Amino acid sequence: MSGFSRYHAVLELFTEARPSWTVPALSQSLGLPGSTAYRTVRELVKAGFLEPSAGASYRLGAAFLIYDRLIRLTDPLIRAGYGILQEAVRQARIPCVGLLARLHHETVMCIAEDATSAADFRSSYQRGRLMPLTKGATSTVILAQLSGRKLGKLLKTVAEDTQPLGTTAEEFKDNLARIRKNGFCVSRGEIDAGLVGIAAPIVAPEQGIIASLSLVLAADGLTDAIERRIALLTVSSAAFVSEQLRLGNR
Amino acid sequence: MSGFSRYHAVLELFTEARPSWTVPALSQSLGLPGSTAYRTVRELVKAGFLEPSAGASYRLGAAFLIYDRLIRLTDPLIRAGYGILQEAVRQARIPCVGLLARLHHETVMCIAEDATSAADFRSSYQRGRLMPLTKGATSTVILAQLSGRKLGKLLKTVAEDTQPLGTTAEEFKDNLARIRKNGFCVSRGEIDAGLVGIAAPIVAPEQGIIASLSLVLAADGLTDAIERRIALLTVSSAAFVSEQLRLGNR
DNA sequence: GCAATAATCTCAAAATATGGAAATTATGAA
DNA sequence: TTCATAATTTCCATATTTTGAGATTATTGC
Repeated sequence: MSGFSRYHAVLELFTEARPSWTVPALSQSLGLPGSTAYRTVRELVKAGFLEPSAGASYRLGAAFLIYDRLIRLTDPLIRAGYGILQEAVRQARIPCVGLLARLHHETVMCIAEDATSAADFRSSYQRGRLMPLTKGATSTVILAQLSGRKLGKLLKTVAEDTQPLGTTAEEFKDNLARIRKNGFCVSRGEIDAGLVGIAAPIVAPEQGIIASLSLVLAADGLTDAIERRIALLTVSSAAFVSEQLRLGNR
Repeated sequence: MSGFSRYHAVLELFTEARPSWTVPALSQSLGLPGSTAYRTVRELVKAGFLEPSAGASYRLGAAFLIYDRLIRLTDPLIRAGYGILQEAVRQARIPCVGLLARLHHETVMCIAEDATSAADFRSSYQRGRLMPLTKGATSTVILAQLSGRKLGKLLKTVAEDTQPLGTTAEEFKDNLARIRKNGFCVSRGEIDAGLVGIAAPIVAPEQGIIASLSLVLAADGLTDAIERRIALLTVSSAAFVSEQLRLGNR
């Protein structure tokens, strides 16, 4: 273990289940000698990635809040899309959750969320949570935007078995082509039982952005008419975000 | 430059003014040879701290969103305090902004914010923004909780000139002692002109948490009666957060 | 397909990290 | 405050790792 991997390995120890570590515990867990562990932690503390907490334990540091804020302030998609997302959630006129998700390198990640105060359900997704690449309207509609080259490369890095979109490569590509033609995608209970996701693509090639705007609704009581209306709202909102991204680029 | 500092130096280039860098630009800016710069960036990309963006440029990566979410989910203060903060903002019954701030190692940082929808002003502070150590009720009330030892150490690392709390060390300590006795602190326009901050301390020694809950109001139209009411609300909300922290600790 | 640019690879020299043990500093209870 | 205990840093000879210039290979846009 050397280079950045040492530091990364230390940071990766901090999880939801164990958000606080002492240096001896960490050193044992990684098989590092004490002096090396202390040195590594000291460097991470100095940079704000870790910070001393109660007792002799350490937690993830303020640097993550600072960088997260920086991303919120500078990410073109968040800047262009968050207001429009909130507006869409309001215009839905039924309890719903809105999501902005994005192809980040090789994963789809939720980067913004909003909900009507009346929504008594939550999508599994929150800002900062990775989404499966081949499940749910939010991700699927993103996959459908990829050119053959990129799609192939992306799917190669992912487990092949999780593909509700088709058993053969042909069927898979046909399904994605149909979704691209439709301009939106609906998924029912693929991620959360009892919830329906309706997603439309956001694309700004000059900025390397491939993303989606989705509205998540309770399946219960959802009529075809409402679904159609929400699909239109999703598509037009997503298109508006794409448009704003292009304008902002000038 | 060696150890973590190389990686940190690369990450520090990414700012609000320049959130996107190419490897040649970055390599020139840091005076690194190309091969070293590419290697460093590659490692950061692999760990998710940077990611390729449009063209041949790189941006801050998804890792920051992931770690930020982890902090939101696990930080005892955010878990215990965010709901109470929202409640306090609602109970204020006048337009206001609520903040939760915390002594992070050697800085005070805003870690959560909420505002009434009617608030037509914003505090300068947002989650992830550092606050000056000796200005504003939010920070001052935190300083007032520190024991002599820690306070001295903390102030040694900070520029000495920014102390509206007193010219001599004696006066300074007296002021902090008075604030601690009062149980809250009010500042007028110290941070944002035309705004008044009212802050109360949150303390949970067993968890190493020294923090504050503040409500920020427009100075215009603020009567003594309202101010007194909001101070009581702030103090009781902060006390409740402290209580919840102690309970959660068991 | 081709040209231009981005990214990776190679390898010997040299700086830097490593880790065991000793010294120092912080912490918390009396 | 003062002391006992634990946490953290320092030391330093050794060896592993990084370093960087140039050559080579991918990518990308036209």
